[in-house]
Amino acid sequence: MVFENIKDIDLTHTFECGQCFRWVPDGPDAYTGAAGSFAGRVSLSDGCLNIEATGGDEEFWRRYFDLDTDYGAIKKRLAESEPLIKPATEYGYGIRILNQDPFETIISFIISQNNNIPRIRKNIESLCRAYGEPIEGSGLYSFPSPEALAEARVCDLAELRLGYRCEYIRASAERYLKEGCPETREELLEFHGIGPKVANCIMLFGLRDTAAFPVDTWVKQIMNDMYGFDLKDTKGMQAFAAEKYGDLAGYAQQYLFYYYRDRSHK
DNA sequence: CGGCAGGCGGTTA
DNA sequence: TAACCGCCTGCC
Repeated sequence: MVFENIKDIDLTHTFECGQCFRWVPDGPDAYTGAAGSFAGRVSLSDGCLNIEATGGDEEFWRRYFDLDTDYGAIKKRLAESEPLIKPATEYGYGIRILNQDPFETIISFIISQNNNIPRIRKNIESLCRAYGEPIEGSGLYSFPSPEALAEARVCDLAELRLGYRCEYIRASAERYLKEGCPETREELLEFHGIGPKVANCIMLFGLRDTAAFPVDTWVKQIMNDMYGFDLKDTKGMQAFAAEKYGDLAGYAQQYLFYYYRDRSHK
């Protein structure tokens, strides 16, 4: 399917800004990967977003790529409320915050704790291969269901090299099944293995709370560099983001994160 | 070998 | 409630 005349989108910005782990580059302006139980190849040409997917209707992909949100207006509002963020919004001009499946987001960000991105990706693919279903014609696997992970044995999960996160994963899947999908930050924090940072990531990426402002080691460094916050003053950073960016704090976090992490790699 | 990576849970003062 | 510590693993 094709979505025409899409502005403010760049696949590298969107897939490499730290919000998802299952998409890999596949040619210029193209990525291949999976979202939930669908696989696909996505490419961008002349303002058209082309999606060749194994499933999912137009509404699904429109929502996944957040095509109904006006990112031009968001960048403008952010730069007006805080001029220091403008270079970051220009650098990552094509970031879009994906609407990802809540359960997939919960497990993915539990895995992300005290971990590095290459290994997070590897762990998630292992988990999908072991507990997901093959997605026909793609060579990929769906993200595992809550049922599949709740029934998993911790020692089997350990073979996937998930480390001490194994028990968090199993217990969280069980709780999700029993209690239903969490809807608030407080409910997320009751999950074993979900703390303040991971909860904010899930709120932002899985539950569409764009006011959520995940403070990770990168954001701490950024807030220290830009505003002189003490590296331990997470609460101060949260309060600053809420006051300065309000409902757009989540977008601000993504622009800042991508800008600074990318530059530090050069 | 120690340090570290997109933290968290548990213990202690 | 703030400070500290250990933690699976893999790569430096």
